[in-house]
Amino acid sequence: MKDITPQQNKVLDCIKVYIKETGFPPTRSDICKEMGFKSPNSAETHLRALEKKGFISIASGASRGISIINNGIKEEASSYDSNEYPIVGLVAAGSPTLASENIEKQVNCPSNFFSTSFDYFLRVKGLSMKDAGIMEDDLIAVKKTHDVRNGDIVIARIEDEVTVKYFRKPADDTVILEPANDDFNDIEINLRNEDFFIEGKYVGLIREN
Amino acid sequence: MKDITPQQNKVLDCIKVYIKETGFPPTRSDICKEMGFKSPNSAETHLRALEKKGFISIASGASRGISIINNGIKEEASSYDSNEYPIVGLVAAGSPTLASENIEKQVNCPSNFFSTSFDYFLRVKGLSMKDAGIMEDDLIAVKKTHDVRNGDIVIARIEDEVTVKYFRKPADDTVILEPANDDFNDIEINLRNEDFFIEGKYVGLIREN
DNA sequence: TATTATACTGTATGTATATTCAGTATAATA
DNA sequence: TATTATACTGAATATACATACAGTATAATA
Repeated sequence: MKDITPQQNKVLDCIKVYIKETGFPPTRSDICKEMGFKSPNSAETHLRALEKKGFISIASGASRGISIINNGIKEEASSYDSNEYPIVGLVAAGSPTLASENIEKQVNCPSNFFSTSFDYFLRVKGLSMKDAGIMEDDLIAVKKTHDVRNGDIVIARIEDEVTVKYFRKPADDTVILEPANDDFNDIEINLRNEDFFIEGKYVGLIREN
Repeated sequence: MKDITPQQNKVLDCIKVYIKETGFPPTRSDICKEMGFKSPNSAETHLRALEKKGFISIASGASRGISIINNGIKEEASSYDSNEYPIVGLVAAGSPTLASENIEKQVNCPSNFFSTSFDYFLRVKGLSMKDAGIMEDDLIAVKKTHDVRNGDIVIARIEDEVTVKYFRKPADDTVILEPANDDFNDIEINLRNEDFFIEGKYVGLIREN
């Protein structure tokens, strides 16, 4: 976004005040009254400059068709602690889950968004948890922990592969990972001779359409 | 504040949606387009009724001079997004969706959380959209709009009941709402003799475990 | 029963409003 | 030095828009 001039800033301010007071945007003439201009074209050129610089948008042909664009930083003090959370995509074999090459992007999300705190989002591949309402490309919020119980949905690593499944531990040396989809089979892991690791557990889900 | 009629409520809703989407209020003609009226006077009389009942104020002589009154306080017309979103729970028969008695609580969420902007969260009841990965008690982000297409998941009101389904419109006077669950049947609506209203469309989902 | 509120269509009109064109002047770039 | 951005005045105009007037029809009150 380009620099705004002091005069353009005054005009922008006066538009905001007008909206705040009346509930709808001003006409060119309204801006002139407020700013002391004698020609509607003075307002017009300022508006076009503000539009060009991305501070407002102007609907063509519509009266009062000005709307304020609010991208970037909001000066408004909203009192919640938000955080940047990484979205982890396809996990490369062998590399640690949160290595930068795995991070798709960072998203802003209030830290108390889910009742349980979490550490990152994982993008789901495949439909093995379909019946639990977890679909391809969904983002699941993962809390890094090893404390998981039977019936929890866990993010587990078997050898070099990361998977999301229901967790069950029928014996000390055995873990069973159960999909929520009849087309997939249970995975039984013998902890004595297989490389198995619990990355964390599923605490929430976000889907975008 | 006097009682609002269902039709007046639709008009009020359509004004709110217009403001949310454009950043400025609609003209009489805009309302006609959205509501399907053929005479600007249809919009005019509804506006005067809404003004009389205290839901809006109308600036005389000004184009688009409508502003929404909320608890006696004028609402700002702006595309500006607050980070507080209401969660709408079970919707009482006949009452407007966003009426305060329906709001479960307000949640903090970045306004650009989903690529499409949205207006509120709706808590899902039942499993009729199970195969689309929408489960009981999920929160779906709803964008208030009447612009829906075949295949969209919509939030619709039939008579006094609110439902979430796939939308299909095979003919001008017919709408079919399709569940994503074999245990449920399609709902066919005859627009001529049934009270049908599109509340909005599904743009995202949040689940807490 | 008469009256009022709701819910529309359809036409018409004055004016509110966006927008273009023609200038003037100054400061900042290239 | 020529060019572009800023910052205005002033006039003109097509059209976007509010709003009034004339109807029709139904349901709800008094």
